[in-house]
Amino acid sequence: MTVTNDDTAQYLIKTVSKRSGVKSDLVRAWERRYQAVSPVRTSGGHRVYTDQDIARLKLLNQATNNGHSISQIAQLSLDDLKQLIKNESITNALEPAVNETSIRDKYQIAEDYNNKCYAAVLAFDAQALESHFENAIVELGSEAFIELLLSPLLSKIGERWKTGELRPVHEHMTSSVIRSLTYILRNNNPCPANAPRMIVSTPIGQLHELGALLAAIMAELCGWQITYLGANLPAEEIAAAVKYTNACALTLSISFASEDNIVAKELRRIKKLIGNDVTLIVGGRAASHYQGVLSEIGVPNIQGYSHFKEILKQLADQHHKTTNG
Amino acid sequence: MTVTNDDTAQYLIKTVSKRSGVKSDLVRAWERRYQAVSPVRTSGGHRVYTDQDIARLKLLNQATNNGHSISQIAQLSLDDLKQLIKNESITNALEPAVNETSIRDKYQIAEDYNNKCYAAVLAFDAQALESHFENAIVELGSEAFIELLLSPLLSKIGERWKTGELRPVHEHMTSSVIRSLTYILRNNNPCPANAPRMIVSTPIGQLHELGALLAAIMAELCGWQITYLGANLPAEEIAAAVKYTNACALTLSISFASEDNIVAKELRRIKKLIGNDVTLIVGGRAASHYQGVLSEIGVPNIQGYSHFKEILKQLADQHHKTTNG
DNA sequence: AATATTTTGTCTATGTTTTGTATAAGTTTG
DNA sequence: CAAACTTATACAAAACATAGACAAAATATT
Repeated sequence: MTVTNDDTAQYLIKTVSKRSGVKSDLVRAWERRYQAVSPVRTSGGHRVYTDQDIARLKLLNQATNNGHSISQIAQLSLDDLKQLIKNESITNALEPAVNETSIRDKYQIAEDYNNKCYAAVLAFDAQALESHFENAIVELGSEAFIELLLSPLLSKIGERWKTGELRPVHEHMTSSVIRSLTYILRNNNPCPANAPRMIVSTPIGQLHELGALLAAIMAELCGWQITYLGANLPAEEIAAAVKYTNACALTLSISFASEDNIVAKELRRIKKLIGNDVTLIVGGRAASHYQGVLSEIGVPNIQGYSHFKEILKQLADQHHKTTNG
Repeated sequence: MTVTNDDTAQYLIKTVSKRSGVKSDLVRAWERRYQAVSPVRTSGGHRVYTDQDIARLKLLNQATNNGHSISQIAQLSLDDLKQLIKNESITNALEPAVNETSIRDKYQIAEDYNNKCYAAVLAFDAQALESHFENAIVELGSEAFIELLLSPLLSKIGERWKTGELRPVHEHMTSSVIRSLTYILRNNNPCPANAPRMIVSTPIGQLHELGALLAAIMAELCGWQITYLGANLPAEEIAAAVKYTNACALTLSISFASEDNIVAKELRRIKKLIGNDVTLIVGGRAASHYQGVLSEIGVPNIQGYSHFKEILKQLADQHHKTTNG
């Protein structure tokens, strides 16, 4: 697991000593004599160390206890030191291992995670799924996480659900995990002060919320301020939320095509209730099935990830013009 | 333009000192020397602080007690501070809490937050609600947060929903905010290796998930490994989840009493499907309405917070005996 | 093997910075 | 008016800094 490399967290020598196990005097001596660490200084001259320095000193301490001479290892890289310690515990070989991280393509990484995540969904292992997601966010970044991992994964789940490989409960579990992830994603890029507001939900009868969740996360990443309502809400409730928040857009996800015309009815009612000042966006696997109603009420059908992003951008620009101009 | 700056919460330095545990003089010194906080001023020059400032000072106090130098951490963001404390508390988890706020004060603080949170719900302000929750978790700790704030708040929302002061959509919004909070709470106390597993959901027809969410959070805090499924699931799906995860308990929340006998039927079916090896727990505002079925299938009715906790403890003990003995 | 040299951890002496607290004198608040 | 707040300054303990000394251990040389 990649530990959050806190550039922010900085320590004075006492803390470093306590945590690395190397006495303060010795830490200074190692710096003076062999440049084992290179702490920055406060304006008053006190040494300020990073987490990396602590890790380094810890390893150096271990290595010297193993019989290594400090002068010989003081300047090794962190990776080399790790290698050293590791080899020690097995054999006595002290080859300076070349530690070159293989440069893999993001697509490859995303695909790997995709398989792992899908396996976790199939095995109904929520903890594993969350852990994979967390790692993927760190490794890929929010943007690529959504575009290369989350979006394809949800499509896959949608398909497999139809074939019967997955049950509804698999989707519920996955939704639940993703919902708690929104907290990380939101904190990764805090939304700007006067961001445009948007409501995200699914109309009544539409119980699947994965599509809506994806839309909400995407929009949040594009700088929108989202109020997410979950699935299966009647037109009046959705419209009330739009009114309460003074949102300038409403996104609905439709993933299941039913032959009764409840969804069509609801869409018409929603459009009527929110009026023309609020932009209605409809996406999802089954949105095209309602092409008729959608064009009737003047709602463009979303053609996938980049199309949705483009529309969001356009609307945001429009919003800023009307509020700032 | 209401940004994160809380217009509502305003405290003078004495209150801040009491609640954060940092003496008034020191609060001023930290501001003067390191800009640790930036309170606004009254027209007469008195400092006025927000809930966020209190949370911040509380965390700074904790961090300095852990050996961090105030000058090095004073300007860290709230999230970074939380991270710092979290990483630290893993290593020295068994420290006697020096700066414990008295129980009586906690009640008062919780009540204040309760009012603010309810106001945010009423105003349909998801951002404010989340922010209040976050601050409250820092100030009260996870346990008191649930017992003194979340639990009463959800009861209040349940009541006001019946009187018509709140709409269904208010509840949806609140659920959504709380769901994303589960991430923080889960990370505050990571669950032990061989924790007993539990499924949490609501039966079909029960659309309100606040009670289920509360149950899930409580159980997680008691050391259980939870798979949360959301609301409105048919018996077969819930039973499938129990089977997949090999859970030893299933908790259902019932908050709405309906005259049709769908819930009763579902409860009987669930009991049949999961058998006697899996403990079924039923709680929620309307659970007592189904007393008949519940005693028929041998399910005790939950009598509130401490009762639920007690049952959880009992089951966990039982689980550990059967797995370790 | 005996002797010399280098490495390495620790210690001392002396001065500076950091940090919590205290005091004095004036201002705001209820 | 009293209580609580303000600023400004002062002060002392704790922590850190540098420079150099010193002895045990490791290594090299005779």
